[in-house]
Amino acid sequence: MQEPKHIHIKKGSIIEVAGESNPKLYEVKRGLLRSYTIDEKGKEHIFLFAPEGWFIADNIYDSPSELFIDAIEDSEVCVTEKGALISDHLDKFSKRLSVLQRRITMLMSASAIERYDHFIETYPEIVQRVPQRMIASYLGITPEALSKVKSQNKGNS
Amino acid sequence: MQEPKHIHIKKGSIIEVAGESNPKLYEVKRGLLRSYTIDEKGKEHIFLFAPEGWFIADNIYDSPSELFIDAIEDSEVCVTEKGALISDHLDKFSKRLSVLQRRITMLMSASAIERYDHFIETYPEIVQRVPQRMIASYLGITPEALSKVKSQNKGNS
DNA sequence: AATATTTCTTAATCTACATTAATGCAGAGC
DNA sequence: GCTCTGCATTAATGTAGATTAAGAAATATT
Repeated sequence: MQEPKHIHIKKGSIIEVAGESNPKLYEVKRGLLRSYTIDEKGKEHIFLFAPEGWFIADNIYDSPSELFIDAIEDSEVCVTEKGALISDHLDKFSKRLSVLQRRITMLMSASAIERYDHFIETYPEIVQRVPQRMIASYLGITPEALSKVKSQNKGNS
Repeated sequence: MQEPKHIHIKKGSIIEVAGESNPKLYEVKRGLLRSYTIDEKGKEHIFLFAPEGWFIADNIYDSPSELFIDAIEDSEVCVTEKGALISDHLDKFSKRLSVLQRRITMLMSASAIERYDHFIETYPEIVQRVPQRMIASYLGITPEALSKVKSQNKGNS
């Protein structure tokens, strides 16, 4: 089996661009990556944050990728070609499916406030590491709405 | 390797209940299943439809399931214990991740009308087989809103 | 066939969040 | 030090879709 490559990624650099087709899987050893789409109106929607221990990949099956991936912080990652996936990854895939599943149920049933609280639970360690506008983008709301949510939340806690 | 079991499921029967923990994977050979959550307000949210050729499973990793699964039509399915998953399933998992990924980007960036159009593209063969209120539930809107969307769409087509 | 039950549609009102715009603030470069 | 630029906050107005309610259509039950 081929050894996976370790690479260093500088903050801000883009490592995958939507529309291209060289699917890879990145396991984050240190730092913070994100994947996101840009819709027809030019608006960014963050799909996933990947801090230490997470992996990130575009999973559009057998077709041009849909996601951009870039680094929010300087990062060390381990790269695997999608073709070289092994059953070892089944477990991780399974875990990933869980995360996406809950994300969808959140988007369908929860208000902005509930989604924010859930975000804090899911990603307690990165709340301080990520700009507000990116959190808003992940939650599917505007930065303005997030601002309001947070000021309301202060009252409760 | 153990042979997967074929079973018959009657329309309306529930084969998995949220909160229990006997994770299985069902490959639909004939018929139509769905998975769904019920939120604290008692509202149903359909997570996935699985017609012929699809598979359906609750993927909450290593914890009680979050989804209900039942049959919309009489169905024939092939059941695999989650523990017996093989690398053969990697491909399917990968495909599933794609579907969920696009679902999320839809929920975040698209209006009710756009989501409905996307639904028709994704599931052209089941639009007639599923009650309106279930389609609404899948789209994350109310049946009333779906009714409006459809009457607006008629004008365009 | 007649009745009851559930589903679908239409319309009026309400609300969460988007949009727009203005203001304040912090870091980057001069 | 100051100015520029991008981000966060606040407030006003707008809007998509929720809620509520009522009637029509379809399905099931006797």
